[in-house]
Amino acid sequence: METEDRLLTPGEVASLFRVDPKTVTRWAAAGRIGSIRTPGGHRRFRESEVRALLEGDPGAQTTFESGNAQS
Amino acid sequence: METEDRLLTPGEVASLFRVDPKTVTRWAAAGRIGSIRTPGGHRRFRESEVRALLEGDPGAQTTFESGNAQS
DNA sequence: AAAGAGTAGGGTAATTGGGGCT
DNA sequence: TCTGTCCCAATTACCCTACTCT
Repeated sequence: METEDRLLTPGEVASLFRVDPKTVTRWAAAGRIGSIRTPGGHRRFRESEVRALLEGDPGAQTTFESGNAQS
Repeated sequence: METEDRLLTPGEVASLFRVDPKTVTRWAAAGRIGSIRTPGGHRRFRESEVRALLEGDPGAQTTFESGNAQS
């Protein structure tokens, strides 16, 4: 269920992942992350998708988390 | 609400622990430390978790606090 | 219209991932 | 069992200039 369609800039996503903005652009170019293009050619990313990617690596996490709300 | 932890690179964590970056990677692979993967496959670590481990705080979720000292 | 910040694009060096071995 | 070092392939970071957005 889509909650928000908030769009993030490459710089925002880069800060979230602790990577270079260029790297985020590369992800979009490689189709690893959905991106929306402005008429000027700049990219925007959906926060919901970025959040999902930031959740981490299921299967290598520490212990069991408390029952948290599902996405 | 998740805390916006700063993410650290394997090299940074390795410097903090005075070990080889490869060792940090193995900790993550073994599930002994939480890790977040970038779409490219590289790992990022939460500074808060790393700090907790550095302080030797058993309160952290490591599930590995045994006095099992043997080779 | 002008200026500043951010972004796109290309190219090159450094880091990282994975497996195997000492 | 755990860590460090070797290999190679992939990913990422920093350099530059030009264009876009506010």
